[in-house]
Amino acid sequence: MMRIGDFSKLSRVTVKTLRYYDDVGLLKAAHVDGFTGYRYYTYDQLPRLNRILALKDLGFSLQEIGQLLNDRLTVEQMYGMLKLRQAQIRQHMQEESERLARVEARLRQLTQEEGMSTYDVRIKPVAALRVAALRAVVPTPPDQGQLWQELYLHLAREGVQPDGPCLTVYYDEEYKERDWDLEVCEPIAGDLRPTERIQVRNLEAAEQMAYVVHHGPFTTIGEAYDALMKWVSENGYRIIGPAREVYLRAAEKGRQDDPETVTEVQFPVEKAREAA
Amino acid sequence: MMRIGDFSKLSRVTVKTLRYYDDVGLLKAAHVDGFTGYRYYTYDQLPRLNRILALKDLGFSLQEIGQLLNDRLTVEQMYGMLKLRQAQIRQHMQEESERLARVEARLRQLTQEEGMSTYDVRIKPVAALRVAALRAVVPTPPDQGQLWQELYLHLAREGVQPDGPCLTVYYDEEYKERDWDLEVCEPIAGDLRPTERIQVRNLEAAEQMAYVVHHGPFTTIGEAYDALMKWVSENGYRIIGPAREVYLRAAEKGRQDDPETVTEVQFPVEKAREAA
DNA sequence: TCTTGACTCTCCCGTTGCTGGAGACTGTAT
DNA sequence: ATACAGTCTCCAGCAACGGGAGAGTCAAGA
Repeated sequence: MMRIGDFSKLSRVTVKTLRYYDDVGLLKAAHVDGFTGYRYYTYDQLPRLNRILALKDLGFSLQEIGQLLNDRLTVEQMYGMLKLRQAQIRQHMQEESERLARVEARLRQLTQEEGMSTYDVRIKPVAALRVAALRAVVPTPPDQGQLWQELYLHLAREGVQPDGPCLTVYYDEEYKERDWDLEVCEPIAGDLRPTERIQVRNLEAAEQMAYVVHHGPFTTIGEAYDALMKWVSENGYRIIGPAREVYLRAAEKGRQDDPETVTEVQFPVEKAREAA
Repeated sequence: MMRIGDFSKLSRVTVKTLRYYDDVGLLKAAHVDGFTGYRYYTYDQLPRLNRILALKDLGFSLQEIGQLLNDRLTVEQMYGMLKLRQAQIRQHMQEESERLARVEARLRQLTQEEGMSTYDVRIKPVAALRVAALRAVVPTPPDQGQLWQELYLHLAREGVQPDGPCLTVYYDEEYKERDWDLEVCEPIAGDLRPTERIQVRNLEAAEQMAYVVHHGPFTTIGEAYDALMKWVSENGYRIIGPAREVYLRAAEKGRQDDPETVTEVQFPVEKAREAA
């Protein structure tokens, strides 16, 4: 029988921690004086405490440790918990590794460019999206204005409400001077009678969508693409689908130089086998 | 100008989070209605929010992000913070990797042995320790009793108080039947007049001391050694110094089979180049 | 015009694994 | 007797929000 301070010295665990473990029931004091409230511990309790510490080293939470210690677990259950923990750690290491890659890409960028880029690229998952879509080939991107007119005219005639910001999908894999293959899309909730050119379809979901927000006139949106493509290659990703432009805040009718437009440029990506 | 819910949809950041960022000053609403308290945001604020999210992806805390965004940082300071973050992530990955190795070692052990070992091995740093020490060669470990008598007699005569649990250092690298080279040590605070055989010296610190607590008679302490050595090899460590036995709870005078003794067996170790 | 329902506001609590501090006792040594 | 070290029980705080209560606000339909 010894007091908490002695047990603390013995185990090199702080008194505070011992009291906490007592409170949460992980390691109850062997005896508590009913009058003074003093906790008393025995040498017998050292193995249990050491087991707690060892399990903590494995990364288990105190709650999990409580289960591992108190419930009579079968070997299978024990095995399951360890396997789970193993998977969690692997997952965590994966994430950290990607984080590290991003930090290093920023460092390279910083040394190259003197100052931080004005664009911040991120990855997010994007769900499938039900849209009214019109795909066509137009001479240049600004010419898609006609397509939008056609699309919205039909929506209005059918009395279908837009349901979120509109977007354009760009299908060309390489940059072209003329004849862009693109599709203008407007999310809708309900149904819509299709026409020859306008149909309702589901835009594919993307697990990893690299994106960047461009705030300014369309005329400078190339910079956003540059930043995005650079980030993608620097961070060891690969583009696996057509680009999207989501018009978070639409420009005034057809104006290409409205400085108040906000556009999100997106590329579905996946991790390349081995980053450079 | 839009309300918080619209800005939330736009940015895919929860309303709660936006309010929190407002509270902590990371992203203040562009305007707050003095009467209703409603927050209003502008499209202009989207880039800042995206920068916050991007920096969060790099693993910075909100406080650090606040610095990165608000203070006018020089490129050097920015570089320094990124370098620091890089080092932290590397460190963290290292730790996770070791954790993973420990979990996997437990898994192997579990499949081999049907049930968890009764010994829990851990690693801790051990500080240097000032001790009164007597080193000698004795036929077998139990014969160290004479050395203890000699040591304590001298301490008593000099009026020096013990200052912590006593321990024995075992210098033999291989197991021996007879003639053990060992050193009995008692931590002391003050000074002590040395004798021909007894001296005061500093036990070396060890950055990584693998240890296990044995609770039971000395006669079975071999099991603790077995478990410890097995753990060390399974987890990819290497022994780099002599073993120590710390007598957390001393046995009754010379009794080898006192079931209430508590002994901590220690080996200084380091990570081997590449674990099996 | 009233009502409904969706939105927003400000608190406050809970999360994890403790650490630090205040204020009150208790135990031991001088 | 007194000092001082040890112990007790609260309570607050960390990080980054999420959940929920209770009250007020806004836009649209009856």
